Amino acid sequence: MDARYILEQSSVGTRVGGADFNCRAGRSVLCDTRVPTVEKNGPVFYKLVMDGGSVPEVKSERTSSKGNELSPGGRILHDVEKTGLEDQKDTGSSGILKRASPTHCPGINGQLPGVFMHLDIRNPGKQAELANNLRAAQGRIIPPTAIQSLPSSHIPVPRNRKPSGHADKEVMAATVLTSLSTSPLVLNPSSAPTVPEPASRAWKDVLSNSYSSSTSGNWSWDTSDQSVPSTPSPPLSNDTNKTFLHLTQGDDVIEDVPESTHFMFEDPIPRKRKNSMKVMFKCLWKNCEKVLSTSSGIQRHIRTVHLGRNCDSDYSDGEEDFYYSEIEVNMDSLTEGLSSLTPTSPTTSGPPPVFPPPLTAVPHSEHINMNGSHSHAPTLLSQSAPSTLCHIRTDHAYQGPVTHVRTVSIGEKRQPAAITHTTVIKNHALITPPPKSTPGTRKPRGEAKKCRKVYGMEKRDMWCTACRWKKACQRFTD
DNA sequence: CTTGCCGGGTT
DNA sequence: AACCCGGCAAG
Repeated sequence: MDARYILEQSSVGTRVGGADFNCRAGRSVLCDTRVPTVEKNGPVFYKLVMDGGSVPEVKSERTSSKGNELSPGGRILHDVEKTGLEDQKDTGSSGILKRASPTHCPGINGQLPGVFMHLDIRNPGKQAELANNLRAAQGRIIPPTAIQSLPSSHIPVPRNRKPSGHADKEVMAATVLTSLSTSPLVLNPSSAPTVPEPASRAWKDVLSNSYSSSTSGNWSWDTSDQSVPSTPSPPLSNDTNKTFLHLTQGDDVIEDVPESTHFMFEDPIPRKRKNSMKVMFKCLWKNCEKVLSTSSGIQRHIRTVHLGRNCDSDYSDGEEDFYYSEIEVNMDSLTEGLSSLTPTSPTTSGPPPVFPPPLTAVPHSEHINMNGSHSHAPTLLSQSAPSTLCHIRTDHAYQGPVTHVRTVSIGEKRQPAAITHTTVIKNHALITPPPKSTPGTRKPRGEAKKCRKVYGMEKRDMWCTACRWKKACQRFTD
């Protein structure tokens, strides 16, 4: 798997989508359960279980980790996980999220070899960096000193970067946009969102950090006292590289990039991962799971198919925007998931429109190794811990299924439907008055059975007067 | 659909 | 105030 995705996606928040998902619904679902499996005198395998599965399953996955104690890094991830689970719980009623929460993931229990990541424990510097990245990924406020404390030599400025292709630009543009939209909140809360400079720096940081993790491939984890200077790690051993190479072959297949191995051995050019996150556009029209790779395509689809407009006409009043959401698909995970399920190689062409609807009702049997984050609850908390590989952004509140958050305190007023966080992010999202938003004084329905239920209509005379008057029951209060 | 109950009407 | 009920929202 790829650290970059975790970090990158996490840093841009969720949302969702949302989310959620979350989506909003770009709810988030989270769901990477990381179980570091430490072998004696051996490499540390870090199991990324990309699971948007149910809470119990996730929990059981974590608790069934052969009793391994979590490293400090693991604890961090645990926090992420916890938050993510809460997000998931909050978004449990989200249709998108539900569909994005497959309960059977190929990665569970290590059934998918491709999800193992080799971690190099020899480099504490990387450990610190990773830890910081993870904190950043959770949207925690990182003291500038903490960031600056990283040796500059650890900032892997990509060398010899070649002009990237169209897909790269798309991904980059999407990354920039998403980072610009969210980074000030997540990474630098004090920055005014309108000031582009911090934001751009933020996404640059995100990218560079991401590259640092993905290119060397030798993450470190603080598993023991490794008195090794925090200098850039030497290239991995051949065995390690073989392992890593083996695990990433699927990516090369889909990326259709001839060069495949050099960066893993010596050249830190972050070639491999840059294509992995593909921005897709998913039609949110009811019962339509159309996913297209371009916004214009999805708009055309919506315009013609759902809005019944002339396909020849380019006229657009922007209404289409409300019917699709932008999702980011981890092509690596997707590919790995697919390759693990089917003996045949996936097509080498770009993201086909036929790829399994990532966030929709995916049958368990064809669940792809991917996470959906929807976390459509736009709270900072939910944004802060996306830790997902598929970032979903549901752009419009009314599209996101309403999450009913159980009231905790008595008398707490019911909140209107959660607003997908990207409603804030997207400019074109009109600032509309909150829909209907009833006065909010209505009491939440109580759990207890009332007189009507207890006694029935036959014994209506046994009801309390309030019940008889169709008022709030006074006998069986909550 | 049932259930709970708010809001408002009538006595 | 006591009583009744239309209608809404949640499940």
